[in-house]
Amino acid sequence: MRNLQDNIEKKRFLLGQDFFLHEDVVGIARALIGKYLVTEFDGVRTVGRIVETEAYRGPDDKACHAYNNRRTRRTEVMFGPGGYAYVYLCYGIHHLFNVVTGPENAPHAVLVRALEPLENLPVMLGRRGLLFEQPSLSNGPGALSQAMGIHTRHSGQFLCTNESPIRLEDDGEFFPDEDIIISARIGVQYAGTCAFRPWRFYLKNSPCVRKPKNKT
DNA sequence: AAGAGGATGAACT
DNA sequence: GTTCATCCTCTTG
Repeated sequence: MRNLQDNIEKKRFLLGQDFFLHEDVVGIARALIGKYLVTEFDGVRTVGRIVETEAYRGPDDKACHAYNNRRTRRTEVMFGPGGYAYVYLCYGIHHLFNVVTGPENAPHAVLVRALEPLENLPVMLGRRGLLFEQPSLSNGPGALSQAMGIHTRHSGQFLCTNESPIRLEDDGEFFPDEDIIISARIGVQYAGTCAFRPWRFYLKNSPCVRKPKNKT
């Protein structure tokens, strides 16, 4: 079992923009497992470890908002270079946080779907209206965005400086393939055969990933 | 100007 | 297992 206290002590380093500029959004989604999402708004800092992601790949992925190069005010940020936030409202209620990836005009993004909460749990609980720690604190994309204070107003925010109010960090820990489960993406059945693409990644054994039986 | 529907989560039975 | 809250974005006219 992972010891969260150990992780608090570990030195973490910013993920630079280079990390997000590659064409291979599926590979980036895989690589983001175990990285840290950090937010810092008005000096209030919260941190969680990413344990579930999904890749959405620009023009040829019917599940992606930028399918067929569909370009609207909402999706515009995906057409820029990687390293920016794409946050949109889902079902009128939930703010879903994505990291744009790829070079300019490759409208790809990685949806962050679950976190293990790590720092400043009281603030995260308060944002969620919860009284004590439980999986629903950050085990889904809408929940984690709320816990981290991420809002659609942050769409377009650059993520790759140490001053960014939202950023991603790495502590150097390596996650072997055997620790990571690959599956089809959630909630995209409207996307035809694209719905079967194995572009979802999650950390085996994490109590913060919903449903798909956490073994052990 | 209006209508449809969604990359979810919570609260039910 | 089911329902539904809730509102923005996009499409259509």
